[in-house]
Amino acid sequence: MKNNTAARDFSAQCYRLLSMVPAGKVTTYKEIAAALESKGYRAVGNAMNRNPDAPRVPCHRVVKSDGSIGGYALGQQRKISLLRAEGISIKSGKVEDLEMHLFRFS
DNA sequence: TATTTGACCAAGA
DNA sequence: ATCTTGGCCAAAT
Repeated sequence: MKNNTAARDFSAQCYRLLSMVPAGKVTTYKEIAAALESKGYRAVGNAMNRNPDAPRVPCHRVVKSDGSIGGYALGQQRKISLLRAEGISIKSGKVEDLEMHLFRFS
């Protein structure tokens, strides 16, 4: 199994990193990709979309680099609600003080 | 195997 | 501020 390599790990790594983001904090697609030393910003989002909001991974805590909410398998609106419920302020479809709530890997 | 798609990003007009 | 263009990577078709 696993003849694959980085490719397969890529998704797994995304989930792993994301799973360590605590409630009330958020991260961005770029940050995750960067943490994996990759530039597959899109690949990150792609991985999320392909996998359900599964209880194992809080996909709703991932937003775009400019503070926009980004997409969500269950609907953007839903994602916004979840974030607000965790204490994230969202204004005009964008996260307020993104860096303040941004969880840093490393 | 090759092409297309997508929950993105940055820079240019 | 908005719109367009090019680039990036992995997964699906």
